[in-house]
Amino acid sequence: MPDCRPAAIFLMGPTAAGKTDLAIELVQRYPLDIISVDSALVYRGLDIGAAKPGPDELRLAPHRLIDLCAPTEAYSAADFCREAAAAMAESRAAGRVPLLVGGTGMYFRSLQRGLSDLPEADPDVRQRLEAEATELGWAALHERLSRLDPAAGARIHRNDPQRIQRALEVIEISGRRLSEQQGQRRSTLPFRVLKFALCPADRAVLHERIARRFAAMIDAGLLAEVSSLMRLPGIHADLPAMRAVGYRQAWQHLSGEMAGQDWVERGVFATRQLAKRQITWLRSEHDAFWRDPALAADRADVARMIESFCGAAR
RNA sequence: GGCCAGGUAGCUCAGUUGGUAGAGCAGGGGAUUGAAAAUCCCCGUGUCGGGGGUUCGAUUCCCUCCCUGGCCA
Repeated sequence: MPDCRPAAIFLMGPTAAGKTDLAIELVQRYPLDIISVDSALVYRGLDIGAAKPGPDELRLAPHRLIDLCAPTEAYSAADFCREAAAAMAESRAAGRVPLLVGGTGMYFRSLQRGLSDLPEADPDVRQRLEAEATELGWAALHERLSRLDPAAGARIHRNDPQRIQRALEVIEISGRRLSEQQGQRRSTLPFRVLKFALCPADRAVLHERIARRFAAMIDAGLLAEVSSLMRLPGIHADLPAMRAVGYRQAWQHLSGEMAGQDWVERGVFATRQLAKRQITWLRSEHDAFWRDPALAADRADVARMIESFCGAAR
């Protein structure tokens, strides 16, 4: 039985693998609409350090879902799912094919499998839990979680404050256990998807690209970018945007927490660690085709596969 | 050339009163449901600079050589 759903393409890959260049190449050849899947590109003002495509590239290849909110705000996977689904529907309605490009594994996963119907984050609740943790310690809150929702308590590690906080938040707002609500995902994506895992076969090659690109970001004015972000009213180091790789280290340097050039090395380390985690997400995508965007043969192969996928019988 | 301090994991170092060694960082693997570029879990055999000696046994003590840094000439 043929799959009648419309086509969509995922270009997934770790930072610095060369996803954006490939996407720009593809979008000039085929009727594709680029939709960014990146938790850092959604923030305005995060340009150099987030490797956001520049004005020239964007003119050539418009990206949806970038510059959506201020760096003082918090964007979420749920926000992404909603907006990505809308953008994909629009693209399809225009008779084009959505090309989802990015490195945020959780966004891809949530988009494809849906999220459970959980309450959204509540800053007041979080702040109160934070205060309680300062007073009682996260161990006490983990014990409370284990009492209120044993399954979640067992699943969430006692040293993982972020997830302990979220689980307690969900219980407090909804009055129901997190674990029983996470069972059913809300929806699945009404598209048939061709997935690529874009990554060099050799980790050392990626490490080399990461080091070079971080140095290039510094030359391009990363510190100036961060110091101007630091002047925004309401900005602080705990915001998601300021915890992003590169931004966090630059912030520490500029605020005097890290003197000298250590922050550069730390930034490179953090980027490599990010890439490793991104690759872990990729390996769990069992139906993805692994290609190296630095290889001309692989790029041609990707183009060929996209062509036949989009032309395939509906 | 002489004196001193070092040479232990990829890096910075700890340690073994003689029984072949362990932290942090780096690195690797994994988890991942409204912060996810986040948050967390797991993983440590390395001629203990080379050679020789003493010893049942030396990375540890002794001798010697090499290397690095400092001071003196």
